Amino acid sequence: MEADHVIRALAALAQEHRLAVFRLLVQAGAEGLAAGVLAERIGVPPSSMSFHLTQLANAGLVTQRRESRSIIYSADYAAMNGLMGYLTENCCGGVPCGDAGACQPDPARPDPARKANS
Amino acid sequence: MEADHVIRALAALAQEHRLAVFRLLVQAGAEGLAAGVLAERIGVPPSSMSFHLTQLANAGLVTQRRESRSIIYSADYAAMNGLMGYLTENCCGGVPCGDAGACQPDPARPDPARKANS
DNA sequence: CCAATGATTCGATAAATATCGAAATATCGA
DNA sequence: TCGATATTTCGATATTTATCGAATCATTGG
Repeated sequence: MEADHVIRALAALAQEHRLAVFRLLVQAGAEGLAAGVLAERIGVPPSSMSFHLTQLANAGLVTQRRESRSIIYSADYAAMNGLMGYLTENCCGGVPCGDAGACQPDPARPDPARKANS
Repeated sequence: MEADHVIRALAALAQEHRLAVFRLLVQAGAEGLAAGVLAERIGVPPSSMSFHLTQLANAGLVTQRRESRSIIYSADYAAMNGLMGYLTENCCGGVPCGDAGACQPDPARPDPARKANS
């Protein structure tokens, strides 16, 4: 992962609402969440959420797919993995994590249908 | 680590010059580097470097100490560690890393295959 | 004390970001 | 086709960020 790409990913996560969105998407796993659901859970108007989702997508951290009228966003674990790899390698003294530290689609989350905003 | 703190740390690293500075400081280890040296290496005027160093310090990612006329900046590995921990915990599906992934002062690149602490 | 050195603060300015309502664009069900 | 639903795009605006030279503050050596 290149520095320029890393910077865009960091900038995408360096915002209250976007970080919250990404956390929700990580919890949601491959199933993902619709833009409107995210807007409601985070508490911002749809147009604002659309702006933030564009930023996240532009940084490569999320993917989108259309499902009927909704557009479903999902976290891109590979991208997050790449970001973590860069930070570990370049900003942590190069102490890696073996192979156990890979970002994965939520190993301990049985039911993503439960809403959990705190 | 609180979300608000995490966001400031992410924002601090989400800038070309500051990311470069932090990488230099990680490489430099506990010895650190003077503000002027950083300004020269990165290629920005001292006042601009001071601005960026303030951002990094404000985010808790670097510490400073005066040494004669110079002010020496060092990477705060614990803070970076906290950031990585938060991201792993909240943005990576909660796949932890044991203690092997801790950020450390770059002791000349140790064996990458090193597993959990013995 | 004074001049030199290293760093920060202070303007002032250009650029990027975040916000949100209104309008436009898809999709579906009937 | 029509109306309802879901999302994005478009303006317009307020805020934050990045930049840099000039001035200021702190430290050292003579």
